Order: sequence, then structure tokens, then C-alpha cells
Amino acid sequence: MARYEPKTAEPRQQARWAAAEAFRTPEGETGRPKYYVLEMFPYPSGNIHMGHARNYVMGDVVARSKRAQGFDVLHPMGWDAFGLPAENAAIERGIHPGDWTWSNIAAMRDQLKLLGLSLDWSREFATCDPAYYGQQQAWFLELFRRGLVYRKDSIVNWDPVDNTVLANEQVVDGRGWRSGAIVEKRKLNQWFLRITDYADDLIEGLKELEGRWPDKVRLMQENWIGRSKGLQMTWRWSGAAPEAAPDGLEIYTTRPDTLFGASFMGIAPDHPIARALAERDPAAAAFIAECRKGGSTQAEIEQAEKVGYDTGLKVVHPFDGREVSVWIANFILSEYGTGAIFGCPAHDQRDLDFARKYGLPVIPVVRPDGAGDDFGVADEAYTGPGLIFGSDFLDGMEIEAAKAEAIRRIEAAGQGLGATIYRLRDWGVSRQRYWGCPIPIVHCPSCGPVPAADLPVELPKDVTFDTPGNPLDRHPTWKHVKCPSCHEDATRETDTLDTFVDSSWYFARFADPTAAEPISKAAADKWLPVDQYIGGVEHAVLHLLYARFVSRALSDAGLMNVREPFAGLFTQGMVVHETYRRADGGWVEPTDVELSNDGGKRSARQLSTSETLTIGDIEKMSKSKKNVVAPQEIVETYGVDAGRLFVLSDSPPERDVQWTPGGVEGASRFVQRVWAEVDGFDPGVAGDEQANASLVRETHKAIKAVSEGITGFRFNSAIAKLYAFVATVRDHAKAGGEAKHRALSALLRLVAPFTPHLAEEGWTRLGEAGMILDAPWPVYDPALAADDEVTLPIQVNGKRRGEIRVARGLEPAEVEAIVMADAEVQARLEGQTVRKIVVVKDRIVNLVVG
RNA sequence: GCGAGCGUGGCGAAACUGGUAGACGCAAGGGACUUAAAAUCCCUCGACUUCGGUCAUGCGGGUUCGACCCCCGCCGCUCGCACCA
Repeated sequence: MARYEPKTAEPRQQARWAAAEAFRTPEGETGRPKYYVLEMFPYPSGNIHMGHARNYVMGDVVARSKRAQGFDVLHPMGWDAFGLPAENAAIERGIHPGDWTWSNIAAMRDQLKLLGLSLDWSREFATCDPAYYGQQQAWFLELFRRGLVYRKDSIVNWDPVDNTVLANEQVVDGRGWRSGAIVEKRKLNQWFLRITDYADDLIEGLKELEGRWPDKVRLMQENWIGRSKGLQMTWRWSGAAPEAAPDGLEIYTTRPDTLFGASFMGIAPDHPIARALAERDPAAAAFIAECRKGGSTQAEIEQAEKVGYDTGLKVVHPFDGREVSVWIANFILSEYGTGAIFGCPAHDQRDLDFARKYGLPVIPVVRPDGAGDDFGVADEAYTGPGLIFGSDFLDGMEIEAAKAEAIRRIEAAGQGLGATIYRLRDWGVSRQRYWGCPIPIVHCPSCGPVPAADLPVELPKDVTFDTPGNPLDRHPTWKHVKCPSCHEDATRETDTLDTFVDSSWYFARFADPTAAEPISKAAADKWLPVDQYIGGVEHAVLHLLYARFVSRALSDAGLMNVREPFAGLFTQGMVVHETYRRADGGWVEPTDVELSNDGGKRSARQLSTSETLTIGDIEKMSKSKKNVVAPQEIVETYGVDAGRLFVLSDSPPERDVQWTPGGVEGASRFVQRVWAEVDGFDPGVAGDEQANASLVRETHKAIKAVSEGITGFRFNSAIAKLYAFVATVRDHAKAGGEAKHRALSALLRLVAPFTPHLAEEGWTRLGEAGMILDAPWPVYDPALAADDEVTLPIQVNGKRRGEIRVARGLEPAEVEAIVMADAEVQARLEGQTVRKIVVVKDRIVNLVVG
């Protein structure tokens, strides 16, 4: 009997699939239902790592099993190819970002092909290809015409060394992540997409994703959008009104029920009133400057003391006519609400801290059940439920009723309106970077910003990175154009789009990647939404929210018809690995480590130096910790199939999986066992009748368990059942003939999504015609899976004390009679009274005694 | 601080709607085969045990004939958000 040789078998099968163009997406009307499986496409860093591999193998299991179940499957792959690392490579190594990117893509494509994924490579594209980003510019302009794209001044993180805007994620402890320079807040004119127009729709849409998206992700999006209901109102000035706000001070609150507890007004240091004041009041200006210095890291915010500056301005309380003073306060955010609040120290901790510091009044107006009119607040604001008091017409009301009444009164007085506001802010998409999609806008001195005339607006290739800043900005010719409408001298926008824009619609482009318009409606109508999307949780908010927004915006613009792009979402866990460290603290990669195990006591030694190593924490595979195992190494040593099997076998797919050498070896043993069973099959042996009947039952049980495991995304359980099934087949040594043939045929088809090369080899060895790829999924027949007898555990007071074998389907009364007549049961119950017998049909017997 | 998730052998984990806790894999121990090793195969593998059993799913309660699963209260870990009015 020959060993299975993945090294020769795997390339052989991959060549066979390629020759047959087996993974080309079916075109035209086939009468079969469609299924779109997509994994989040990779950034072309140059290497496929284990995390990628696990992600794509999961998608491949879904794609292959859906195909076997009779679906027309779309399973494409592409490249999220714009971004900073390419520019950094250009700066460090003098390579053009495009050359660097395209050569990485070529390398990664080769690595990916080793994995034997059922991908339709004919639909491949990269976002840095003008054929793609030109279409992106087209829809961007359509949104511009529809008013969903606009420019405004906004405060951004500015890196004074690199001369660029940094995203919040790129600011580490107040410094630029690459330059190390202290980041400044700077006001810049930036392009925005009006995602806030869709805030409500994006929240509402989450409801229909229930059950198909992880609750966690839906919740994160909901929190990110942050809808809150309250009152937006204006407080009239007492005395002279400041020029910046002649009508009054506009604030937002979610607690209008506590209006009578107001003791001060707070405005953000960036509030127009504050800025106006700073111009003639040096003390105010100094205070505001001090506020701006404060860092934005978590620790700094937590420790930052609440400080304020009394503007001397006063407003009038809308209900009781009191004068309330207006303060500039550092804890008020200019971007949220109106950038101004009314302070109610008794019922808000921040307001209380502030009031105590400046000796402002603390007026309780909500008291908990049972408290009297003397209810007071010391160091802790009261935010719980209760009844309103000390509040005139609101007295005695519950909080919710009081909110409604306060809003009603303010609205009646014409001083405000009930309002819903969001935490979500418009999406700033301007980047002062070269390697991105050019924003297709021309700035004309007389016409203003107008859409560029000829698309695509291509990135110029002749750029240098020897000086900091955006090469587009200093390009000698590229930025100078004629205005498309008045034909006078004008300049191009030199900012490029955030790369999240590129990934916010690629799934729709895959429906027809060569369409002359951004999205082929016919193709998108056929394939969208993505039925199963798979990727990491790190995109729970950003990418997944942007894609949902863009789908809605493009639908409203008539460019597509699917508002909710991903019908199903699965977020997979990471691949983690042990770390190894030398005494000097240096990390050592697994290939240079020899592990030994002495009676359960593990130790590690570095091969190259013979030094004893410390076995460290199990962490995400990363270059810095050197705990990386490359997929290609595994393919060479164990074959792709063993690797594919192992990344899915040891942990549930949503959880992290720990890569271990022993684990892959186990998977590799399984591959050999499957082959041994198939290879050793002799169709000439009829087999024992009883063994055959038993094998048929076991086969159908396995079909059920594995099928359910795959559809339920419990790949680890499905694989465990497959392991057990192979052992079962082997244990049925006396089985043969048709029963055994069917068992092996089912085994191969069940294992095919995980280990497709092995399955194809086995299929041929079994004597089946064609490719297993085209074989239908085995069908579970409950009648064939049923045993004649069942084992019923017998419990006494809920503890298992014995068991009994009875015919399947026996009625409880019959079971009861058999159990009570049983000698062992009799012996055990001696001297005790049976008070009750619970029999669950074909399941369990419980005797209640005592 | 707010929100969510998780906690089961030496380890990764299973147990679907409450019904035989620990499937499957790893590690470990023993054995067969071999001149030897590798590979392969077989057996053992939660704890305690007077070998009859008894106790075991983070801790303490509760509901139930019956709880890893449901409820209440703790403890611990992980993740997300974070001065959001």
C-alpha cells in the first residue's frame, strides 16, 4: 500500500483544476441559485501569512460546499493595493510605490495559488489600477453632484515633520507614528462624505442583519453611530449679546428633565463664542491655548482635571428666569451636539466635579424612591431613577414623563426642539499622500471646485520622495490644468482618497470587473448581496460601516440596487503561536527552535546557538516577536491539505487558533488514514451483512454531523466528526461491497471542502468518473441513520447510575415497566421509595427517590 | 466609567432547543512490530477510591425530576468605546 504523497498529488490536482478552468464563475442562466462568498481582500504587503490562509480557507470551505450543494458560486480575489507602506518603501528603498505594489501582488498571488483555493482568478483586480480607481472617481463625482461630497475646514492631526495629516490611529501618544514628531491640531480644508445623512438608516439596517452578523459587530456599529434623543434649545442672553451668537446660546441635552437643576452653562474651547472672546480677552485666549495643549490619549483624558474660565456672559433660565453664567470648559467637545451644554451638577458627574472646583451651586431635582425633599448630593452625582422635585410644573413626575413635558414646554415657547443627534461624524477622506486614488476635482479661481473632465485622473508616475510631503503637490505639470467649465487656468486637487474608499465598493465591482460603468447593474443584481463575507473583527466598524454607507449612497444615486451589501458576516479569530526568547531578550523564530518534552515538562533550545530558551506567551503571529510560521513552509513539509485542515480543526473559527507542530502532524496523519482506507478498498469483497448495515448507519450520521458543522460555521466540530468517521470506517473491517463504497464516497465528498486535493486523488482511486468538484453533496437520510436500539441512561435523582438498552421509539410507560423490572435497578432501589419516574422518549430515565 | 464576550482535564476543545460532561486532536505513560530508530498499530489518560463507588464544568445561592446550559450575586480574564452632555 502506497503512502499518500501530497508533494506530487497537490500540484497534479491544481493543474487539473486550472486546465478545466474549474473555478470560473458560471455565466448566464443556469437555473441554479447563486451564492457569493467573499473574504476581505488583502493588502499586498508581499507575504501571505497564516492569518490570511485561515481566512481564505474558511471561505474556500464555504465556496466548495455550496458548489457541491448545487449553487453557482462567485468566489473572487483582489488586492487592496493603495496605502502608506508602498510610499514608505519608496522613501526607504527608492522603489516606485507602483512597482513595489505590483511585484508584491505577483508574489502573493503565487503564494495564494499554493493553497488550492477555488478562486475565480479571471475576476482579479487591484485597486491601484486606473481601470478600478477611475470608476471610483466616476461614482465619487456622482456623489459630489448629489451633494454627498463636500469640503469644510476641520481640525486634524498634523505631523509637522512629514507635512501630512495623520489619521487618529496613526497618532501614538501624541506623536506621529513614523516621524516621532509631536502632532499638532491644525485646521485644514478637507473633503468629506456625508455619511451622517445615513446615520439613521445605518442603524435601522442592522436589525435585518440579526442572526447573520455577529451581535458584537452590530452592537459596535450601533454604539459608533451613537444615536441619542434629547432637546436642542436656545438660552437667551441676559444683558448684551455677544456678536458670535446674537440670538442666544444653543445647547443640546439628553436630560431636559433636570433643567431646573441648571447651575452653569459650558461651552467648548473651540466654540465660536469662545474664539470671539479670545480675540479681545487675553486671559481667555491663554486659557483656550492651554486647553488645546492637552493630549488626546486615554490616560491624559482620564487624569485631566476639569478646568474652566468664566466668560462673564450670562443667560436667562427659560423656566424660572434665573441668571446663569457661561463658562468655557475643557471637558466640552466642540464636535458633539452644539459644543455647548447646560451644567446640572447634581445629576452629572462631570458637571459635579466642575461645580465643586469653582464653587457653583449644586441643585438636586431628581430624588430616588423614598428620599425626601432634603435629598442632597455629595461627591457622587445621582443618575438613577426617581421622581422630580423642586422643579415647579415637573414635580412628582417620573424622569421620562418630565423629559417629554420639558421638551413640550420649550417647543411651545419657541426656544427649541426635540432632537436626535449622532456621535457619528462625516467621513474625512482627504489624505495628503501620493499612493492613493486622486480626488477628481479641479479648483478654479472663478468656478470653485468642479468635477475633473477626463476620467480616470491618473496618478503621474514621475514623482520623487526625497523631500517630505505630497509629491502631487510639488509636481511641475500634473496639477496645472484648464478649468473644465470656463477653460481658464486652474489646479487639480492634490489630495488622494482614504484607502477605505477603495474597499467600500470592491465587492460590487467583482460582479463584473470589466464593466464600463462603476458597477454593472445586471451583474450586481445577479450576485449581490455577498451571501457570506469573512474577515477579521478589526474591521467591525470602519470598513464594514463605510461599505454599508457607500452601498446606500450608490443605490440612491441609481448606480446599484443593493443597500445592504453583506447579508452574512463572519469574523474569524487570529492564528497565534508560542514565543521563544533568549536570555538577552532577543526573540527566536520557531524554525530555529528545538523543543523537547520530558514527561510533560517542556523545554526549548535554540538550534543555531544551542542556547536554552524561555518559552513565552502565546501571541498573534508577528514579525516583531518572530513567532511566525509561513504557509509555504507548511505546504512543503506536510502538504496544503494538512495545513488547511489544521487551521480549522483545533478551535472554533471565531476564536484564535494556536499553531503547533504537533497539531499539523495530527492533521497530516488524518490525511494518510483517509488515503489508506480508500487505497485499501477492494470492491470484490462483499462484506458481512451486519457490518454493512452498521456502516450505512454510521455514514448517514456522519453526513448529518459534518453538513451541519459546515453550515453552522463549526468547522472544528465538523472536522472532529470526520476524524471519528474515518476511525469508524476502519473499525468496520468486516464491511465491504456497496456499503463500504458508499461510505468512502461520502467520506471523500465530506472531506473535499477541507482537503480538496486528497479528495480528488481518492475520488479517482475509488474509480469515480470526473472530478469530485462536480460531485453532489451527499444526502442525509434519517431513515438510514436510525439504530434499532437506543441506550438510555438511568438517573437516580438526576445522577447517572446505570444504563439500559431498549428498542427505539418505545413509549415511556413501556420503558418504565422495563426499568422497574430490571434486577440492577431493583438492587439499587432496595429500601427506598420511588416517588416519581421521568422518562424522556429515546433519551433518558430519571428515578426520583427518597 | 459604559457596553459585550468568555471561564470545562496537563493543553486546544466538544456537549445542537436543559437530558450519559470531557467527543476529536495534542502532549504524556505503557505495549506490539524492528538489529535499532522513524513511521505505523493497540491500550491507558479529570480527581479521589475501601474498586462497591464518590466528587467534579471559576465561586456562592436559586429554579427544575434533571443545569456547563436558565435566573440572582460575586471573582477573574479578553475585547470594543471612552469627558458623547
